[in-house]
Amino acid sequence: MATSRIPDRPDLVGLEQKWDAVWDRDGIYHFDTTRPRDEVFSIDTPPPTVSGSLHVGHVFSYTHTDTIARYQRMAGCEVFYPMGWDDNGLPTERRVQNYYGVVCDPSLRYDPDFTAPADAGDPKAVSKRRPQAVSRPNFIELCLELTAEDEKVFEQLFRHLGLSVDWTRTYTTINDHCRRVSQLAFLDNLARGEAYQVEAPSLWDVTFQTAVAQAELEDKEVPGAYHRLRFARSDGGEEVWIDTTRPELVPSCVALVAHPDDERYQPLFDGVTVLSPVFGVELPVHPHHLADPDKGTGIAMICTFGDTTDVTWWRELNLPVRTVIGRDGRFTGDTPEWLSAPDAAAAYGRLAGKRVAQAQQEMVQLLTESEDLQGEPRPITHPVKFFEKGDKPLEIVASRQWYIRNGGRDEYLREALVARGDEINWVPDYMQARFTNWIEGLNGDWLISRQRFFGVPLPLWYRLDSDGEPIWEQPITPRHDQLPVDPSSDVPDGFSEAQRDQPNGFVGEVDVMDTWATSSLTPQIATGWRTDPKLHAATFPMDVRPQAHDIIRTWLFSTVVRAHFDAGTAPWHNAALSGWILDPDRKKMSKSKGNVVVPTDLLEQYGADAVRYWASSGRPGTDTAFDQGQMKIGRRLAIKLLHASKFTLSFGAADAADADSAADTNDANDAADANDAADANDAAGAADTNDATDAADANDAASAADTNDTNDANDAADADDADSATDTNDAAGATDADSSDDCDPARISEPLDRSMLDRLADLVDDATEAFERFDYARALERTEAFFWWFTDNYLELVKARAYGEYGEHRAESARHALRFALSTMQRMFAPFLPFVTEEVWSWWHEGSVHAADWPDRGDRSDVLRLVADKIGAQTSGVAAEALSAVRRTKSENKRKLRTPVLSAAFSGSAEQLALLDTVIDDVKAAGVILTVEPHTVTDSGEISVSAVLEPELPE
RNA sequence: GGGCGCGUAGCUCAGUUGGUUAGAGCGCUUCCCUUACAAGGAAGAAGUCGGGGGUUCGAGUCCCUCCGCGCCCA
Repeated sequence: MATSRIPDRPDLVGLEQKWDAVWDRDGIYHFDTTRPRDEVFSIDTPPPTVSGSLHVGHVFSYTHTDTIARYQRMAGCEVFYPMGWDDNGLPTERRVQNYYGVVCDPSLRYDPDFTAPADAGDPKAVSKRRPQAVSRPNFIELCLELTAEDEKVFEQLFRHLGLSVDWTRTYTTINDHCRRVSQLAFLDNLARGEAYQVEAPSLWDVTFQTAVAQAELEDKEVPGAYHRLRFARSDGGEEVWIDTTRPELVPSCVALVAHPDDERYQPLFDGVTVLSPVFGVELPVHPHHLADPDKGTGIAMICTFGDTTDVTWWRELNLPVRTVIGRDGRFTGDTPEWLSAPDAAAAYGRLAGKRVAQAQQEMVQLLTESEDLQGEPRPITHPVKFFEKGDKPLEIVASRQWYIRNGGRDEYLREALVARGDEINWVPDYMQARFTNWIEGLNGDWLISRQRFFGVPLPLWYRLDSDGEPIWEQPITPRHDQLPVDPSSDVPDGFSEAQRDQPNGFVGEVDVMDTWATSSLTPQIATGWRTDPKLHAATFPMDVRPQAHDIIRTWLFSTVVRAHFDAGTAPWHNAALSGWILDPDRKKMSKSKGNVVVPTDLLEQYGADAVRYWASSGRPGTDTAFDQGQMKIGRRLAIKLLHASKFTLSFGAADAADADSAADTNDANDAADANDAADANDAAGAADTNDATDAADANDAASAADTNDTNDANDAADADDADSATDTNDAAGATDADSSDDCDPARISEPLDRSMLDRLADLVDDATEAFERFDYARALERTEAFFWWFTDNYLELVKARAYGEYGEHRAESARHALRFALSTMQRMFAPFLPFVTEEVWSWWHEGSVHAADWPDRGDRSDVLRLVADKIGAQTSGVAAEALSAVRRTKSENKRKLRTPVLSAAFSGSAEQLALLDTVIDDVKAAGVILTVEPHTVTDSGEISVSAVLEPELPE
């Protein structure tokens, strides 16, 4: 035992930098690509948006995943833990525009000599000039340049937090690899008929000038007003009054609609037509069950398109399209042909070119003039659909868009996707309902085309006819070896650049894909789909997708869709949903609310282990309050672990004879232990078990050694022979060294020690089972509870005996038990407190605790069982209770705990007292009891003591 | 309006298939510098388990209902 490695005053300062560097140097998180699928645990890490900043929510959920990763690694799996950065999409686009003062123009060609504007990064200078137009490929280059900087900051923070990510495996969602995968997957979807284009009404954001998907909608309550409008009957019958919040859409009205059972309007369903106010357009009246008899007058106008219900009516009632609002959110300048009557045209002329809000005012004026408006508009608030990132209500416009089937229009596909959910183990399980409900509520396919520039382009061109009009039905696709392509600058086979935009030539698709169309492929991107078949086979379907529950409908669902089409399987075996961080007022933390906490400050103030401790206390799927108090406790726990480790190791090595040189002892111990085992009563069992384990571990050892060889080769330049030699030894004998350096079960003879290990065995079972269920929080809670019991009770009880007060033989039992328990606890805390556990582990081991076996593996668990078979947990419980009773007496008498007890008489059940006798020496020592009087049997079920304390000395 | 979750000590939360007297930490009170740790330790007080009803020998736990909070959707 190299006690010199233990600092005099153990401290948390500097541990994070120190161990991050060592882990990096030794490559302990590097993925070993030679391991077969069943030994691999692969993680589909969520790529954070790098244009934003990391907040405590990230720290929270990424820590959860890391605890699982670290557990799986110790449990014998080769962990595949890559990290992606999501730099694809609107946020990055805007950041790059503002930073460099540029604007993307997809019609421009790539400029190889382009350099960023000189004033880039100077917001004042940039804002004073006009943005410079750049081609899409040049724009992407700028994005890559800027996000590369952001990614460094993110990686630094995640390293500080101690994520055991393989930092040699990172990807960015806009890089060549991701664009290639994204385009390839799309082309596959297209070839199989899962992707299609259609001219159809789609939700349109006038600010961002792009179509948006159902998953990106957000209902917002906004003020509006009911306007009651008159529709005259063509046959001169009684006029019809309807209520609408959008009177400006009267020119696009195509019909009226009422509920089929609504008696008031039955007479109108029989071919009666009405005339729209102001414009006098003749319109039919239809029955439809979606018309709400209780809303307004019970009869409504159908416009193309005012809301999504209009789309349903339009589709199901086969109505014409009469669009008046353009993609810019303004009423079209030309008078529509259905309004060509002179009066109608004149009225429409007053609306043309206006934005929606102005047009509404003008329309109300028109209706007032024609006396078709009854009374004053009645203000209401009602839910209106918005793009989640937008601040103007969505319009619905007809346009050509690309879709991927997602079950929204196909019952069989819907059922197949719902069934994929059954292949996934949901943590917590009720989250599956959100997935199922979302699919069952879909009402259209997934719109993936976006009219933006920064994103993965749809890899398509279109032929132009002799008039220069695109032939949409015949898209030209690239060869797979051309990917990634940018149709705005790349040229399809069989054409030349000169034919671009020319009659009989071609035109490039200008739309890009929705960011979810790329991020839905993270399993394919990370696992080397179509690029690294061996890696893919070893890692897909992935073991777990960790993510927040609010994006089940987007990220999780779309990933399932892609894997369903591409692989015919669910993309993962497990989905672990994390909750949110709530601020102390129980509000969700988000940037817009301005209540975010910057994690770097927390890491500085409390240390990474403490922050991780807080994060790990948040159970899967449960929203958790931000609580700095928990971080203080985590910090205290880490410090306690330092002191408890130091104290435990201070009793000397398990084998006292070789006490002073641990590194040398390891090898010797193996031999010595074999002898001891042979001598021991349970020799046969113990020896058999060990042999079996050794044989089984041969494979492990071999691959461990391989890994190290690789590392050594990498580090050859600065390698230090002594270190690599030691590493190799450890790796080769990993399992043997792990157990024999802390404990020989045959020497643990004392009831107290054996009983403590029995509790420990229960703990290991409990925590292991919890981890297997992804319940890291329970594993931590149990481990922590045991640890405090261990320090508060066991350490106190065993202290005197371990010092040798009852002879060397009984001291040996304590030392072996202490070391075994310490080793076990250090391993069990390792997933949560990676830095401090590595520090205390390094005091008495070579190699990393994070590469050590989880305590239920190999012969470690056999040692525990061996001991546990012979005694129960109750013995140590009785000892602790008796000690507690003595402490209580002293505390109640306001005396020091070291006050000697002249005599103590215990009472309790006969069973308890019998157990107490087996540990009475330990209790006497810890309680400073000089004489124990005969016990008294009671039926209270509790141990109590009647103690005579040493009289207080008069001052 | 539909789906899901939550409601347990002043605060943050455990409580596994129903089973003795409902637990932990923080906070609070008292005591103790004790030779691992005072950034510590020992002990103590504190809950009608949201309300009501039901099933059961037995309910924090299962069922019904109501109230409140949150999320997703319509």
